[in-house]
Amino acid sequence: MDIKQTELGLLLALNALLDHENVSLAAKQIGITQPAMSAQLKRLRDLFNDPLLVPSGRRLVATTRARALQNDLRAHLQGLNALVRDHTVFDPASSETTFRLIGTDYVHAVLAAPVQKMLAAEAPGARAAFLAFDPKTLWSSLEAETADLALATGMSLPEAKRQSALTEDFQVIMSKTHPLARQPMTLEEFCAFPHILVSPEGGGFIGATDRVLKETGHKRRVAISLPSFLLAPALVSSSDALCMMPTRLAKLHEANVACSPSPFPSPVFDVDLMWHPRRQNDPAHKWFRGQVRRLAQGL
Amino acid sequence: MDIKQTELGLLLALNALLDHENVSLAAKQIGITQPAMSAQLKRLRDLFNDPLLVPSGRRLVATTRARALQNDLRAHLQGLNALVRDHTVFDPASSETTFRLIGTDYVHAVLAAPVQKMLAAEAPGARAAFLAFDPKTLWSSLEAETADLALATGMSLPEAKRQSALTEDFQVIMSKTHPLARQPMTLEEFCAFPHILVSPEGGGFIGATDRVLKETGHKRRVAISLPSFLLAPALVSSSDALCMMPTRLAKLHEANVACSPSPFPSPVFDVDLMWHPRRQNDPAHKWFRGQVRRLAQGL
DNA sequence: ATTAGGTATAATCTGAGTGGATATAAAACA
DNA sequence: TGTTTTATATCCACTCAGATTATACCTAAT
Repeated sequence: MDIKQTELGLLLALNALLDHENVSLAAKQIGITQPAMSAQLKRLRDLFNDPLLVPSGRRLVATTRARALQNDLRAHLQGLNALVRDHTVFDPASSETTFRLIGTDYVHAVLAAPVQKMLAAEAPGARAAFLAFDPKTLWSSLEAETADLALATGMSLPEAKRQSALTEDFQVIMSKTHPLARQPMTLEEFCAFPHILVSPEGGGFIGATDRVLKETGHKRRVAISLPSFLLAPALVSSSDALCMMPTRLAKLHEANVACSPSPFPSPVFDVDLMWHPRRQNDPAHKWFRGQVRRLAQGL
Repeated sequence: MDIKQTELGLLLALNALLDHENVSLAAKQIGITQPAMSAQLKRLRDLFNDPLLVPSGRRLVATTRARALQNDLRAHLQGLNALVRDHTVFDPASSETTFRLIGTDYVHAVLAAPVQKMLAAEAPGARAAFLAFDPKTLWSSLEAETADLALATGMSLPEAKRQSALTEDFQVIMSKTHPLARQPMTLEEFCAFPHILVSPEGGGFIGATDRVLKETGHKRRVAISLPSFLLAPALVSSSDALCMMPTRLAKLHEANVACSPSPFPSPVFDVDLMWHPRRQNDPAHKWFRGQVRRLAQGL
């Protein structure tokens, strides 16, 4: 074991450099200035006797030798990182961590406020960032630690740790002046009005509700497809359309829209907490996901 | 990955501290002074919020938490160490490495001079250290990298890399004035004189030669048992005793003792180079073991 | 040409290590 | 019981590697 302390530091820099192929960004990542990183790169080139990153136009691209280092390098650095994280006590009151949470707009809408309030009370120096949910990049975000936690439904991420957070069903929202606003509606009434459907993937006109209706021989007309639940209340208020909305989210808009129980057994969905197994023993992570779960279950 | 460069350096220090449970030795290992290491220990205690090493009398002993870190810590640091070693070019002419080679006195006797000469010519800044062979600690020495290479016979180290270096047989040495010194001796003459036997383990009076003799119905009298071949020439010179000595070693003493072929088919032994698989791709190690093998085969 | 996006160099500044010494504490010795 | 030995922690003045700020210098795109 003849590696020097300074060389270890250089390896951390190299890892950042390989991640970005960009000196300035790598510098920002590890919290030093660009010239300092440039100097570290020079020392790295000396150490390995290899340019490591060569200019190609105005980009830098990694050499073969540098690429060969990348995987092991990252693995061992992550290992050491996890080591200190897992054995460092976490004190919410003094923490300045940023917790990054991936979720759908539904999740953001129902959890952003409680999380914000919780942090203000328990960890005033910490911050939360809510990131958009994208099933294609979810795992890589957790893997690369650009996000700490995800709240999602029905995702199968075999490598992720998972914990159930809440179960949700739907209610019907409509304009406060809607003819059906006063008392519970019948299934026939429900089907008689135009509907707004929320399809996060965009452009869909058939949802869980339509599948349930079909089983009972009914049918509704979906007039508009929106990419987010957050757009529905405004639209509902200015038309006679109905919209099936997750109950907790509907309750948040009670001031602006009328809210009525589903005239048929509502579809339900489970929202799971998911995270990278690497974070399993990270005290800060343990604390945060515990808080989020508690908040979700208290909704 | 929010670990800082300075923290990585501290981990290297922690590793050394856990290895030695001694600030001064740990400091020496990583090449800083005792006050500097004491300061790093303080920073480590801060980082982990744990004393890590607590005084017990005048020793330091690791806390449970520190112990829990040790294995992963060492593994990842060794991984990073291997990473830079394996991708660093080795230039014999400018190297200041110390190569540590484990071998029996026989190995030392026949190889020390050639290795020394080779280094002087090819790697004048490098040094070689010859360490005593101890079958009980051989593997742990390679594992802990207190030695780089071993030359031994018939050791079975399942995890070690191995390469055959040379095959050796025996000749008979005796005083220059010995009655048998002039011409090849017969087996009967061989058995008529007292013998010196070398038993590295100490105190043995039966060796490979005795087993071979027994098969042909002969027998010799072992008058003295020595722990090292290096002691035999002096003893032989001042008596009429004979000694079976590895041929290459015998040749080294030709100026002082007479040397005669074995009057029966000599036992032979193979000497293998052995090293830790972790060093397999280390350029410096590759170079050195290649040189040693070349020297051994040229003997 | 000029600008935008990036890296490297130059001149200073700073923080951690050094050498050298001391305070302190426990163990070993007498 | 006191004295010596062994070891860690702390102090100081000094040095130096590596940080910073500011600037020069590339290259591609406009």
